[in-house]
Amino acid sequence: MNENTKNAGQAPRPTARSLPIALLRTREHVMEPIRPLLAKIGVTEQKWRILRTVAESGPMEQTAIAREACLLLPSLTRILQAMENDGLVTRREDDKDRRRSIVEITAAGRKLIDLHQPASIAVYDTLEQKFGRQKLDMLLDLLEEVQEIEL
Amino acid sequence: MNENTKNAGQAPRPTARSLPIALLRTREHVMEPIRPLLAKIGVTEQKWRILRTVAESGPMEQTAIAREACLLLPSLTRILQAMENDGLVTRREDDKDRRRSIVEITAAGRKLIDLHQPASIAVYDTLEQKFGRQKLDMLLDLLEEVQEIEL
DNA sequence: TATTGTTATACTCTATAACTATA
DNA sequence: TATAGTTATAGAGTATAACAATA
Repeated sequence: MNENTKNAGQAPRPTARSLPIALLRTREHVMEPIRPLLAKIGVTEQKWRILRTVAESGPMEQTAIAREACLLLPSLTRILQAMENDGLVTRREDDKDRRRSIVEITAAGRKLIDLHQPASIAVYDTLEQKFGRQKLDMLLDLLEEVQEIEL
Repeated sequence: MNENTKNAGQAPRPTARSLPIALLRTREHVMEPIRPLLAKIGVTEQKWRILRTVAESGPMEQTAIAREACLLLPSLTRILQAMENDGLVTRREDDKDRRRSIVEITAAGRKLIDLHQPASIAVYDTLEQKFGRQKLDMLLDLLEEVQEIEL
């Protein structure tokens, strides 16, 4: 029995056991209470990820932001232009390699993160309380580990 | 020390430990090898989730599909119209409640799922091999459990 | 020649509201 | 009155290719 015959006509996994679908459903579930709060401070999910990424890593180039924030470069270009207009980030040419542009968060950008912190913490606290800190840590560990696997 | 002062100025979690971001990054990582294969058989991710959902549950109404496939009803309406045109699903009025429309997968729709099965199984096998079946099951268990938590 | 980022384009999805039909 | 689904519309993101500037 070779690899092909082994799997021939095999039924698909239940959607709850499909990793991509399970990841999406879980994400939607967690985002549900967060989304209206992001809307209230006037940032999209994409902008939020960019803010968090740049706040965490300090000045960084766009290719790196795109990777960390899960965005394509053309999308990022447009979004960063808007964020620069709104004064949330700055962009400057890299001195050593002038193809690169270095993006940095501004004080206003950091303030936006601070503004959203209580809401973010509230959801996290509820999760710790109802799910357990240990299981939450384990889940985050497993997620990080999957990201390291070459598929 | 009240709730506000307790969390005031607290630093955000690292993005790798932010559950929404971790879920998205992991999903993107897993989808990377799958996406071109879906493109090859001509379905978007959304159409794919609809197909899987309807194949799994049998004839079902759109509100239920929207919930399971993580789509808004207006998006679903449009996508289902296209899928009906392509002969992947059928829609009919519910006899008992004529507001409802019942969606069912067609033979062509099932064929599309079969067509993609080997690719899907390949990714899953790699995951089992490099990550471990036990950990994969644990991850899926944890994901399901988080979806049950009221946030 | 390869890489970084931008622009252009067509398509798709999101989000909200207003609407129709039915219950 | 409430619910299921549709339509309309504006905004945003996706995906690909073509392009400019720099390495």
